[in-house]
Amino acid sequence: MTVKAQFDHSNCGDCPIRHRAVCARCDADELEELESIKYYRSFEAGQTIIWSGDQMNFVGSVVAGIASLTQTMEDGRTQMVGLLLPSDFVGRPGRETAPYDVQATTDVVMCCFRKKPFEELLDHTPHIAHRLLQMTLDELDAAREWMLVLGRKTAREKIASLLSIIARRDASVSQKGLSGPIVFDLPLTREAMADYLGLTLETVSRQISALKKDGVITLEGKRHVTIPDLGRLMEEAGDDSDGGFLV
Amino acid sequence: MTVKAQFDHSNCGDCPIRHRAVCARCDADELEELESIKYYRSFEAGQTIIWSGDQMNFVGSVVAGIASLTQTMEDGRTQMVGLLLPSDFVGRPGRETAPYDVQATTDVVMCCFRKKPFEELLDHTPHIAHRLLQMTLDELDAAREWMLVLGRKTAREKIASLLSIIARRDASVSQKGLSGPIVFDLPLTREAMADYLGLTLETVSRQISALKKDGVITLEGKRHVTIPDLGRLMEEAGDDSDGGFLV
DNA sequence: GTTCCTACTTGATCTCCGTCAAAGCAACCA
DNA sequence: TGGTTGCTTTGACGGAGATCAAGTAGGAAC
Repeated sequence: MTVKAQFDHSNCGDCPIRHRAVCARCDADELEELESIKYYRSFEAGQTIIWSGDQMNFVGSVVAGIASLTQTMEDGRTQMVGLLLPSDFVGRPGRETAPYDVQATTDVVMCCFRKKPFEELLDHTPHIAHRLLQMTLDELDAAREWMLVLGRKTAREKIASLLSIIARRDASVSQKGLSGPIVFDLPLTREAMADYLGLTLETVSRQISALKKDGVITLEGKRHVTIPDLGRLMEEAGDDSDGGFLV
Repeated sequence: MTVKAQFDHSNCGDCPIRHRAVCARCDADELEELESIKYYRSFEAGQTIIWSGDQMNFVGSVVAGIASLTQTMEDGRTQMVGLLLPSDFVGRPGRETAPYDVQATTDVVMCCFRKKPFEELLDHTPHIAHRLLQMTLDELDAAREWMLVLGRKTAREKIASLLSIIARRDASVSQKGLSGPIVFDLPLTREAMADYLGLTLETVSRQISALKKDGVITLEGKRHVTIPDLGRLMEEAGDDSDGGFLV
């Protein structure tokens, strides 16, 4: 309690696990302990961070860049099952092996903790375990929300859904008010978008062209997107909810 | 430890939460505490147990019957996002409102705990929190596995996937060896299957007929299914993994 | 500059599944 | 016995999106 004051939280942002898993009700002793088992790793775009079935010897969170969770069938069909943006957590306390491939979609920096010590830390600091449960429930909600996209939405709605997720997620970092136009660079190739949406890259391309033609979005080059009216985009996505849990 | 011996665990099976969330490392005092906040509720097939957006004042688990989690879009398109079989947990410690509709697919009996006291129990019994995290991670894996089904599998593969989930889940209760034929009653209407699989009920019906014609399954009446060769069915599902996490 | 190379776009065609429609079948009631 | 109702099957047809196939654009290497 008095100890807390001694700890510098000013740059919690640069290591999101600290912020998301700990700072909510932090304690300097635990932070020191986390600090001692922490290390950083960098990955280049396209690199596989973890192979499905591998032994996991760390957990951690994305500090910069975008990573994806993907599943692949024997014949090569692949489905992305999660998009990891900065501050998202990776890893399964209590699990031995990774259930999916984790790939760096862009260049990625991860903040890692050795798994064993982290699990021990979990055992004697209930509020971190509690925080982890909340994060896992959020991910579960996002996954289920995405099941609706995959199962029932049209190609156009799927694209609009993905764009509005990225837009809102991006907007929440850069600006609080969502009134003005939103501008961002697409961090995904058309193929990656297709893998996330259960489409082919050709269909993705066609639908993006269609949304552009209809004035729902503006494109400069192939990646730089402007969304003049987020509400309009969300209508296109068939989204009645606030979509708060998505990604 | 000595106390444990005094507690009767012989019928843990009739209230799965006890078994799944507690008995793994149980303690009579906690069980007594759980007992005091426990009650049962019954629902008829078709009834909605919880409406999306409702205040949740309990958590619990399914004791008998099958319940489903569903999302509905404004225009009526619906997607099932979870199938709750006996022993599955319902509810979100730390969440105020329900994110999805929970519906009784068959007649359902639930074992409920008042939410507030249950959350307090969680706070001072870390191993229950731990168990709950594991269960949530399992659900997350199941949801992500299902995203592959929804996004990339053909109608025939989807049906085979669903049948093999039910078969394996059923078989794990009734028999340990999976060598012989598996027999069970489909607990879902064609429409419910369609909602789960992101198909129409007509397509479900057609694909079931096709699997029957091809000898992958046998049908007596409309619901009684025999699976002569589970391996064959899993091939049809395009399933290379053991699918251990599914539902 | 030229030559790659990768990412993307666009067109033509095909096909799986959705839509619309009708009919079968069992349970239940009168 | 016939009628109603809910679930299911089957058929005919059309369309959204997949597949196959060029072709464009931009960046890096030389």
